[in-house]
Amino acid sequence: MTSLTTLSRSTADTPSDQISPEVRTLAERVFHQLQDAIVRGELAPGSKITEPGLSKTYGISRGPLREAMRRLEAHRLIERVPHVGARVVKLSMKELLELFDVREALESMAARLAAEHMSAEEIQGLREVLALHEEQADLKRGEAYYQREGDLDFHYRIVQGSHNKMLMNLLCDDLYYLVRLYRTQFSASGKRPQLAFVEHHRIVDAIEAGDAELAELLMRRHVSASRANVADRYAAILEQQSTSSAD
Amino acid sequence: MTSLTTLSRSTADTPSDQISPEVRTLAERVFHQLQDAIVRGELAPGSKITEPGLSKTYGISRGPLREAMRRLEAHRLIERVPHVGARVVKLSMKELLELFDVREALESMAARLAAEHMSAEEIQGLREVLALHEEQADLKRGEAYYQREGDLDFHYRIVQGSHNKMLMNLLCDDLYYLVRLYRTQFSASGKRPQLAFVEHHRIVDAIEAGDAELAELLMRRHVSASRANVADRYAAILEQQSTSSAD
DNA sequence: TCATGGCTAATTGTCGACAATTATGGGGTA
DNA sequence: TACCCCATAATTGTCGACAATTAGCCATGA
Repeated sequence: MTSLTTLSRSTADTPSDQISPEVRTLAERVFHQLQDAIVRGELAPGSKITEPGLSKTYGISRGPLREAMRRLEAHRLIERVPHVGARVVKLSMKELLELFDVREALESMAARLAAEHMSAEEIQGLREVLALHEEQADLKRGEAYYQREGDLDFHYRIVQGSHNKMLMNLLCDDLYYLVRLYRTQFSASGKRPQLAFVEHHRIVDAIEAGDAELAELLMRRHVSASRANVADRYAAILEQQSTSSAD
Repeated sequence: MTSLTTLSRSTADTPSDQISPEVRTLAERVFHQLQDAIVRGELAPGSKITEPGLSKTYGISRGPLREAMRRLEAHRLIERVPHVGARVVKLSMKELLELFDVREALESMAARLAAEHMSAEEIQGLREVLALHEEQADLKRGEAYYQREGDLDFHYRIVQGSHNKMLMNLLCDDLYYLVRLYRTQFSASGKRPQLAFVEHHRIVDAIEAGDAELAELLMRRHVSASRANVADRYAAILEQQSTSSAD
C-alpha cells in the first residue's frame, strides 16, 4: 500500500505462517483498514460513520468494531460523542497550523537527538532515501506526487534515528497519519518540493557531522517554512475567493 | 481528588442534574477510576490486570471495561499484548528521560505560543497560582509535597495559554499523567523546588512581556534542568548501590 | 536429571441480544 | 403560520455466553 518504512517488528519466529504481520485480531485488522480508508480519503471527512453500517460493511460484529473505533479516536482520526455517534475528523486550517507547530517542536527535537544517536547505517539509509527522492524528482518534475510519501519517509527515518521511543510513537503513530490525511484534504505543495530537497540535504549533513544544534535549527526552519507555505497558499485562496465573489 | 484545573467544559445547561461532569457512560467512569488508581500507585506498576478481575472489582461487564482499557492503553498507562493480557506500565529511567525530552520540546513551544496568545486574565490566573505556590512553600519548606501538584498546575496553565488544542491534548491528556505516575514511582525532587520557583517567575515575566523567544528559552532550560536533576539523582543512586554492594 | 510432549485451566477475542438514550417526524395548539 | 410536545425509530451503551488462543503443569521418554 504505502511506501513508508515498516515498523521494526523483530518477531520473525516461524517464516512458515505469513498469516499477517502484526494484525492477528479482527479489531486490529479492521482498525488498519479504516485507518487507510480515512487517510486515503475514501471515507469523506466529516461524514458520519455508524456502527451497524461498518459492522455490515466489514462483516464483523460490533464488539471488535468498537475497539477499532476507539483506537481511531485515540489517533484523532475520528471524533466521538457519547450516545450520538462518530464522524471522520475534518481538519480546519487552524488545526492544520496547530499541527505544524507541534511538528516543529517535536521534529526539531528529533533532529537534535538523531544527530547525537544515529548510527552510520541509519545515516546511510537516510542518504539512500534522499537519492531515490532526487531521482523521482528528476522524472516527474513539478508534479511530485508520490514524492510526498517520500518526504514523509525522510522525516520518518529521522524520528526513528532519535532512538526515542516516545517521540517515535507520538510522531509516527499519531501525527503523521494526520499529516497524510491533510494531504488528501488540501492538496497543497507547489514549488516547495524543490526547496525542501536542499533543506533535507543540509539536515542530513548536519546529522552526519554530529552537529546537534545545527540539525535542530535546520529542521525547525524546514517545518516552519512548510507551515508558512501552507499558510500563504491558504491566504491566497481566501483572497481569491473574496475578490471573485466581490467581482 | 486532584487540585488540577478542570478542563473547560462549557456545557452547563441544566444546573438541576449534577449527575456527573462528563462521565455519563460506564466505560468513561471506570476509565477515570482506573486512571486515578494507576497514577496514585494503587495499582502497582508492572502488575498484571485481568479483565474478569477488574470486571468483578468494579461491578461492570467486560464490554465497557475493555473500552476503558483501550483508552488507558492509548494514554500509555497500561500495555497490552494480544491474547496475553495487560499490565500497568512500569517506567524505566530511560523512558523517563525520554519523557523529559518530549516535554522540553513541547513545553518550550507552549511557552512561546503562550507569550503570543495568552490573555490578561489568563496571565492573572497564572500569577495567582504562583502566589499560592509560594505560600505553600513558606508553610512546609523542603517537603514540597503537595507543591508538586501545584507545579503541574503551573505547567498546565501555560499549555492552555498556548491556545493550541493539539498541544493541550498531547501534554495535558497524555504526558502529564505519565509525569504524575513517575512521581509516585520515583519520589524525586530535593532542593529543586526552590530553584524552580524563580524559574517559574521568570517564565511568567517573559510571557507577560510578550517576549516569546525568551519564554521559550526559559521554559526549555527549566525542563532541561529538571531532567538533569533527575538524571543526576539517578546516577547518584546507582553509584551508592554499587559501592554499598562492593563494600 | 533434563527435555519434550500433550492436556487442562484460565484468559482473551468475538458474537448476538437487550436496555438506555437520542434524533426525527407528525400532530396539536396558541 | 409558527412553536411545542409527544411518539416512534434508529443508534449507542451494556450484558452474558461461546469460541479461540495461550500459559502452566504433569507425565513420559531419553
